[in-house]
Amino acid sequence: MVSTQEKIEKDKFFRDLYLLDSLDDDSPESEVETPIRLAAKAKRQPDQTLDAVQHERAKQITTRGKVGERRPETVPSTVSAVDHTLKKAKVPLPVDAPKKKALPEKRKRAPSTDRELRRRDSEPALTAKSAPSRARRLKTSPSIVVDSAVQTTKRSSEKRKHVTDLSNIKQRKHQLGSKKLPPVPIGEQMLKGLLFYFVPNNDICQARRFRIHKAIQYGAAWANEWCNGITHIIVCDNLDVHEASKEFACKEIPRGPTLVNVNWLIECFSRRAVCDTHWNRFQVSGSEALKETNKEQQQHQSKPLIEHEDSIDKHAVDEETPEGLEANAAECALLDAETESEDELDNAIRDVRSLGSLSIDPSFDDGAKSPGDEPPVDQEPAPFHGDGKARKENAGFMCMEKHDGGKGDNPNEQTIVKLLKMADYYSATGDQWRTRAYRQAVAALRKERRLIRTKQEALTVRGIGDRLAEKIQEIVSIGKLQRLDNAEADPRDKILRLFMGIYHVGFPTASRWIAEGHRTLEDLYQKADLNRNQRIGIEHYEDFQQRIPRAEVAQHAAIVKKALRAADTEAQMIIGGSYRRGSADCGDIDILIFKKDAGLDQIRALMMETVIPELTAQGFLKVALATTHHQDSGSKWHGASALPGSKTWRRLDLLFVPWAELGAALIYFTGNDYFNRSLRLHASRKQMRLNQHGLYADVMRGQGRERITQGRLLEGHDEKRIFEILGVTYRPPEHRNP
DNA sequence: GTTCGGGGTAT
DNA sequence: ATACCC
DNA sequence: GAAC
Ligand SMILES: O=c1ccn([C@H]2C[C@H](O)[C@@H](COP(=O)(O)OP(=O)(O)OP(=O)(O)O)O2)c(=O)[nH]1
Ligand SMILES: [Mg+2]
Repeated sequence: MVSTQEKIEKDKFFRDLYLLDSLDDDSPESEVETPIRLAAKAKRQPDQTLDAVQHERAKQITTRGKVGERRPETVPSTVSAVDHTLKKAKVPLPVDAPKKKALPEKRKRAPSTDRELRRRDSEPALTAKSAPSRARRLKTSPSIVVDSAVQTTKRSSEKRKHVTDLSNIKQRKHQLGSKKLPPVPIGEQMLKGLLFYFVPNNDICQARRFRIHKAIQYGAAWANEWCNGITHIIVCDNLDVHEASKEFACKEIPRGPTLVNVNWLIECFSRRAVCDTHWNRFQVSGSEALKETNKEQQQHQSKPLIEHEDSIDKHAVDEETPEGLEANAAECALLDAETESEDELDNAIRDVRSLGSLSIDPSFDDGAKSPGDEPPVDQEPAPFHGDGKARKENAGFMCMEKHDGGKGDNPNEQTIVKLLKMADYYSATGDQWRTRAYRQAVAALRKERRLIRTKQEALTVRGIGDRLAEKIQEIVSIGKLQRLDNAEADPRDKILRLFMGIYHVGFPTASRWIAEGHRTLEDLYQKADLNRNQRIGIEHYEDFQQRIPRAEVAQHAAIVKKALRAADTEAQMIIGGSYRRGSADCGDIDILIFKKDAGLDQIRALMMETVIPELTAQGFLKVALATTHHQDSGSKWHGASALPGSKTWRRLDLLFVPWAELGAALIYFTGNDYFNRSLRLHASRKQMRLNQHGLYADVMRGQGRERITQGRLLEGHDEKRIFEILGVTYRPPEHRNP
């Protein structure tokens, strides 16, 4: 049932997508013609529809799991849905009112949307990967948009958030009105000499105002009212020709100026060049060739948190005096970097010193991963029923429980694997919340020690509702999930996943590229417009896709440590991320850099002025992917490194941490992501706020959860103390793998 | 019907 | 403001 | 997709 329906929708989506690209590219493309492309072409022929929108979806995939890694086989995801929804949405489009925000963008990005737009089922699929954290990429983002009509509609319903409603609260904060763009870049005024007339011709909507200003920055002129010399009529809000014509006194769109939709302008911005206006994606709905519109949207989003039940009230485990804490912290540094993994690091250091050989003993998986170790149960407080009240308050927080990644024996393993695949599938679909729900269900299942076989049994587990319960029953009874198989069988999503696997490429960008006709990494490298990070991402696609053996992480850390100590003998570091959680392999190398009693400025200066230049000179650091250029702000260096003699680049993240914020930074950088979200949500429910700098109290939130007050710092230096204040039993890093 | 973490950088 | 990332 |  569902599947059939889904399939239909999915097929429609792709059909439209391909049609779009066939229209779009008229150009000669290319040389490549992969089988996929050919297939697509064949498909397209039949009809053409198109619309301005494209389907775009939203979000991203799973995370880091990058596609390649396990093979992405699956999934098509893309879009989906929503056709119907979209269509109808159009209705409301009032011509006159400039809606607030909505913009008509074209295909690509429009801010809109958010959350719930989507409809119910969609189709994409994803692959799987199961790692626990893969879902991160989705966070919040908005994605595409499509027709603004839809968006508009939705938005209005959105209430307070004006604007986009991204799930990110913070984004809402900035209201944009005040921001002014920096003056024009240099010779980048590619729009110089052009005179634009917008429809609707006003700057009431923030998005439109923003674009108008941006166009001006790039050299264009804006005609407040109709006049001679207008070179382009830019139609926003996804208005169609008929609607747009009402904006003119004569009720007709003047001939002469080129008529395009906002997508054209957006693309000009992104390409920094005046694009050809003839593409279908730039045409206004209803104008000649185009007819129909489809749209889609989606969302995207990101990670969820987890939650569970358990109640626990608080108690903190040990208490530590300040000194103890400091000592502890210092010790930790050593421990983590040295003691804890002493062997590893020592070996690594030795190796590095001697030659950089890698052998070593990569062993140690000791920690958490190995299958035997996790004792089950344990738990701290009594899990169940506590007093109703305590239970209620803490219900559902994964951070309250031990999550060691489930060591081997879970009877629900099969179910878990399938559900994780579904989570991945949805992440590619752009539905961050659905992804979060699946992940939470998985976390809940991992704690179960009995096999959940029927829907009834499943429903008793917190985090599993009706729909997941049915799916679980299906998995247990027939051993598979029809929906997942459908998704995985569809090869079309592979390209999307391939593209999203590129570092710094998310759902909106991957979708756009597909719509533009790109089908392989070579296409992208040669023809797409890539930013610097994306170019590096493609050049090192394989490198960044691979997981890094734990022993190698230690070797990279040893090199950093050596340079750090050479610069300042008192500086310290701790390897965080999945390494600290005991993983046998890591997606990247995460290191916290700090020094007793030192502030951020001191650490930053040490790193930016001495250590990093030195490591770069050595040839260890290869490129900086994201670093602050401002010297007075910024707390991290994100780039790539490679061991001497190795050609494989690894992503390296260095976090500069003030001594006073070490505990909060450790929590943040140790993760995993869902654990952090769970802990932070828990804090916010207690009127507190937890971030990488510390735990704050008395945070006042206005409507919409928007923070009004920063709050009063409760603790930042001591990791255990933060747990204690939050009333969460301390969990060692190995148990933070929800 | 609302909420689902909080923040950084690059463009 | 958006996109992508931690 | 689930909880409230
Ligand atoms: O969306 C995210 C991603 C990461 N983090 C934190 C937790 C995480 O542990 C740390 C380092 O990020 P990274 O991406 O390196 O994750 P990881 O947990 O180290 O996993 P991996 O093995 O993929 O590196 O940053 C978040 O808070 N939110
Ligand atoms: Mg990591």
